Amino acid sequence: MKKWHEVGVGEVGKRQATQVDIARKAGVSTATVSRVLNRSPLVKPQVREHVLAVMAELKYYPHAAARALASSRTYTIGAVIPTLNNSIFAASVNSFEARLQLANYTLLVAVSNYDLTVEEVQLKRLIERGVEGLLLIGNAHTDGAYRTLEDSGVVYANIWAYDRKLRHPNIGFSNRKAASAIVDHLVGLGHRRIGMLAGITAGNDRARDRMIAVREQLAKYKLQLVGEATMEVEYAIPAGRRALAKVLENGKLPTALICGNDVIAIGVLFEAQRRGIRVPQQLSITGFDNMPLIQDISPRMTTVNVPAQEMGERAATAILSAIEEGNSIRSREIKASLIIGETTATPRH
Amino acid sequence: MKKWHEVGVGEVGKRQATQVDIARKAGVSTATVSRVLNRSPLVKPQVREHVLAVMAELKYYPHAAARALASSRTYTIGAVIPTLNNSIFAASVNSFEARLQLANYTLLVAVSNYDLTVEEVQLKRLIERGVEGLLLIGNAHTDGAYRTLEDSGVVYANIWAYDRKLRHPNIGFSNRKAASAIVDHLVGLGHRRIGMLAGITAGNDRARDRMIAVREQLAKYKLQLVGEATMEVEYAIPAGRRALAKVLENGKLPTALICGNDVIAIGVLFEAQRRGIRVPQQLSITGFDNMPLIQDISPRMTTVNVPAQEMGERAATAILSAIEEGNSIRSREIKASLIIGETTATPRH
DNA sequence: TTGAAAGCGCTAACAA
DNA sequence: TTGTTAGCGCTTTCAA
Repeated sequence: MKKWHEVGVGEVGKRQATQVDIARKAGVSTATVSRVLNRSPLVKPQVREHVLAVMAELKYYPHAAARALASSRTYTIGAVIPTLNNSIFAASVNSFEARLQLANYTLLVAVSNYDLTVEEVQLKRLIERGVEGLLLIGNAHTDGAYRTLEDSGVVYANIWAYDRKLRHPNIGFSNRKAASAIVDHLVGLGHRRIGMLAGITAGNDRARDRMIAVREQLAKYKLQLVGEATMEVEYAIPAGRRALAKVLENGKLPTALICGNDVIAIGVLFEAQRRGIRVPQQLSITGFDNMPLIQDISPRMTTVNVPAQEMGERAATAILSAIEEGNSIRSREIKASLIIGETTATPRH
Repeated sequence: MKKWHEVGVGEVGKRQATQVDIARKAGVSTATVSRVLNRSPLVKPQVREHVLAVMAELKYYPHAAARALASSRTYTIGAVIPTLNNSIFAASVNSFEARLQLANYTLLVAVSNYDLTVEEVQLKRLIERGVEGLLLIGNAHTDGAYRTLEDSGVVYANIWAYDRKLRHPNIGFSNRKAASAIVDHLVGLGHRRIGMLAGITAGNDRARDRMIAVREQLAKYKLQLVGEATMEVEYAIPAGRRALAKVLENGKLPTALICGNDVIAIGVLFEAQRRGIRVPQQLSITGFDNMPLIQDISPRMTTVNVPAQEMGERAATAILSAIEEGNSIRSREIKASLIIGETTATPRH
């Protein structure tokens, strides 16, 4: 066995005090020490005080791994998210963590970089770590991922998506409904020539759902997306700029461009302004997500308000309740409302 | 003891296979199973294959807690950050995690909400969890936090700060130098009446350093901040707007406003534009951080480019090397360069 | 109200 | 090259 003074990795070892040390010094058994640690009401107040004092004196830290092994509880929750950049999901993770913290749980974070295969690997890693619950983004995960989830019996919630047809626990909004609302709004204003600069749909069911819903909703009006003004675009301002340039190269500008998210939309807006294309008179633009990014720009962007923070909080609450009360996680739809700004208007022919 | 079928919390228990199960089924000892798991070269290839097959068949997952207990290695790194919102630190955490992932380490994240007392609590929690390394933001931490770090012997790195006078391992840039460079730039342009809209300095040494350095550097030119145009402001666009309004109420507009970060700066810029104050002719504005937010706005913001991603990567590399090779973490300065944009110019009196 | 003692699943020294 | 076995630090049953 390794020797204890190798424990502190790279550190000359001051061995951490254990319950045995506490017990010995306090003249009680380790069982009593454990009871004190776990706030058992069976311990006489006098004894408890004494044990606590010894713990403080010896700078005792409970050893989480040993605890987890003995109790098969880790008080750990995992999250696998596509990215922490762009602040798209960061707000959800932030509120998720805040809620866990209150309940004395710790968060393990893994980033998949929008790669579902990587996501599956991360998922397995987190489960090995003994997470008692998991937060995932969207409903699109590999079969292997869902199988692993199933096998492990770990409680999980998919946020940023809500699809009543799927049986996965969803705590989010319907990307489809929101995208449909955008179409209704534009068509209602009189738009007929509409293009879409969607996000990259590979491995991203939110982007895909937005795209599909736009197509379906347009079909209800006997319309379809203008092919030369429709493409998949990376979530970045310059990418949005380039996309507008490409649309112009491809042919006549449509009267409206639906963008996969606000970042793309703002790129399009900036490029339009640079080229002297009047928004919304000549071109209507819609974003998605209502990111901080667009909060104070002018003209005010028409977009969809996504309840990022609320999804994080509610997911945490649901997961904790599932763990502690044994409730199963019920899907819950959170409204994502259309915010009508100044980048959309009746087209002037 | 709890019964095994209670393990899957809220789940009817299919008990996870253990090494004993694998060993029995494969007709070997648990030591061999362990060796296979840990890629020991001592196992005969034939035997290894067989054991691996059995593991797959039984869907074996190593039990991380048991492993940690037996080997006193957790392969876990912690990070305590002020917030995940605003994407200020998110980029660093993102690249930090990516690097850890490659080395098969897992990241525990805790958010302190800019509260150093909360930070200390989080720190202790993470250490209990057995993290082998820690990522912190800035050099300002409670004495208790530093003492805990010391006692635990856990390797750590402070990013987003670089101060050669402090003995803490810093992987970051000098907020002071960068702030001084802003002053040099403005004074060089001919500004004499300069105000500062700093971030909230309580519990935030980066904000504090920027403020202090501005004052000190101005002093070198026998100048000082215009009192009525100097205040602490929350990191939010509307807060920046309100700050400019307040400066105007307080008295005469200075010729330049140094902002604590880009978010504040953009609020000031927008408000100036709304009020018809010409930037930079009537008012020069400087930001800080070079956030994605300002990448494509016009006029281009004068700001400081902060190597957020690089700090995350380098910190991960340093921490991993400290853990695995036993090197101590050496402080490292990463350049934060002044980006001169179009929001600063010679003042027109 | 307390203590004794049997594990939790794994690693690693030691023996073979 | 493999097996035996003694822990790692804690929780929890059972008995007192």
